[in-house]
Amino acid sequence: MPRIGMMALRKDALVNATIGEIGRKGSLDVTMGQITSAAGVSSALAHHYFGSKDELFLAAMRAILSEFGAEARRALALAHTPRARLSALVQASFGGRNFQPEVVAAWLNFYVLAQTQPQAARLLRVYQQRLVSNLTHALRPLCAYPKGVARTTAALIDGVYIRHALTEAGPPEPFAAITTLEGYLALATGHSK
Amino acid sequence: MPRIGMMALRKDALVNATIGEIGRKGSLDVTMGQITSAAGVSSALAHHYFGSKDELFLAAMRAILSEFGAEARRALALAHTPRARLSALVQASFGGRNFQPEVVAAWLNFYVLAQTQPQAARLLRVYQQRLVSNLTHALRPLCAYPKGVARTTAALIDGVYIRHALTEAGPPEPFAAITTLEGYLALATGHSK
DNA sequence: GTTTGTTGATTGACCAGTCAATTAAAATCC
DNA sequence: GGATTTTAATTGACTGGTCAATCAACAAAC
Repeated sequence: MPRIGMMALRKDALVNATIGEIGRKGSLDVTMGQITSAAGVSSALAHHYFGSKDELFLAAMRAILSEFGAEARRALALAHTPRARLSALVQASFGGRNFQPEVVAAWLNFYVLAQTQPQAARLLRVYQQRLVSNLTHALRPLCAYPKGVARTTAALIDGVYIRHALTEAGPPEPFAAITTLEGYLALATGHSK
Repeated sequence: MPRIGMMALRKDALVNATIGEIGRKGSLDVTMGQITSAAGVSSALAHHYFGSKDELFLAAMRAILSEFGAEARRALALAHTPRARLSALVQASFGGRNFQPEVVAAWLNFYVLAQTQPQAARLLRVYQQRLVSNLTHALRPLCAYPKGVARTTAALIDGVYIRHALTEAGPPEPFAAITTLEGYLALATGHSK
């Protein structure tokens, strides 16, 4: 039943299924068959639209990254002081879909993928640079060494993220994560939220 | 040429080859063939000694964890004040073989393994609890909320670790990592090193 | 009748784990 | 001390299964 415009729909479904299956399984060892049947299509279709498994993985990664970027921009737009911008970035990291267990698990696996796939490494680096740069900008009026604090903050976000991925099966518990980050930021800037 | 006592030798070689290959490839997608030929034996031998690939992976993980534990104990024994004990734990995390690129990469992959392998998850949890407990103990006389600071410190260590795994191919650069951690600890305890 | 969407069947490669067989050291016996 | 029996160490060859990727073909909209 080829209605036109299926392409976008199917691509979306496949990307979501990819994130979902990687998250569910907690590993990149997911077969095209598992992904495609989760998306309700044949495995041949995924190859038709994406060309290869690697491309599909990269598309999934891009989806997560751009969703995070969108959330960050949304939160930043509502914040009108540097201190509020900091909290907005933290909120974006641990809020919404970014902190859903499947997304966290997928995220961790993309870190691993980045060790082999140059493209994945590039994507991750772009995300990291953007985060550090946003943090630095917000921190500049708040402390003496904004860049160092920004880097520490970014590392702390990753660390909390990855630890969350491990404390298995718990429902998303953003509160503790945000508290940890806010605690550090209060210390580093001398300004509480 | 069956001299007796080969077992220990071969097991060691296989475990080291496992860490090396996982680190080199940056992924758990390593075949028994690759590992065993790196160790200079046939693939059948690995099965003979370890029974399965999973067991071999777990043995490799245990090796890394226990090496870290040993280094931590060594460093702690030389430290006689709480503040020095903190620095000792940081030093152990980023010093010696624990910060060799291949070990860092293997470590990251064991995090992923822990999402599927219950045994791997248990090992990792034990390590984490021990680290947090050690940190908490050292922090108790130094700040008001030792447990919270300990947890943050542990997360920060992981975050710095994982970020190091990504900035590809660089030689181990423990100095920056340690500086980051010491910076946070100075902030949190009010005591510089 | 051409484009778009879709699939079942197939292929070619790869790989974990098994097994039967081989070697030679070590232990036991005479 | 020589013969023989046990036992540790080791491997090549094989198997059963899995999976990514391909392709030829079909269906329906336009």
